[in-house]
Amino acid sequence: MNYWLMKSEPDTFSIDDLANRPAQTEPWDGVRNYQARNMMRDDMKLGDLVFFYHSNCTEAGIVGIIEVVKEGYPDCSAFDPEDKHFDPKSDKSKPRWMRVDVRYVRKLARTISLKELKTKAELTDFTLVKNGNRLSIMPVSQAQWDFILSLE
DNA sequence: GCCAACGTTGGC
DNA sequence: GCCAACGTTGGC
Repeated sequence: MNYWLMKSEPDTFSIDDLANRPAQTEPWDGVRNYQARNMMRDDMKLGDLVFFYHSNCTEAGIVGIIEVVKEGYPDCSAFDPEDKHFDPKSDKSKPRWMRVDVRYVRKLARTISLKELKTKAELTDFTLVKNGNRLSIMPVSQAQWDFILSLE
């Protein structure tokens, strides 16, 4: 069982949006970064828990927990010319991009902000707090997971 | 809205 | 295979 963190802009798709979906489940599509793609394709397993992170907003931070309910499969939004994330180089016979499905688990009692996370000595090695890191999906160690939850 | 960081593209 | 140009991310 692994832990992860996934970023989303709340204006586009927030934790509340996920909670309001039928079955509280949604495909995590539109990721167009190879590192993130590889993690969804190879490493994210059924039942893995994920921190839901709000980026590019008033209070950037971790707002909830979600879970992987379907492992990596082709992201068909890449095939749709009308889609914002259309990629003409992704061929249906050899899809370039992958996605997983996630389900709402719960919101945190409070937002644990990026600002706060950056002050913690325990998290100096956490990818999220490294300057200039733009990865939208990243692994979280058991120790990091437990520590962050202890802040709640 | 600005801009630093960084990934990708493409000419050579 | 190098690297400049360009586009995107995301904090502020």
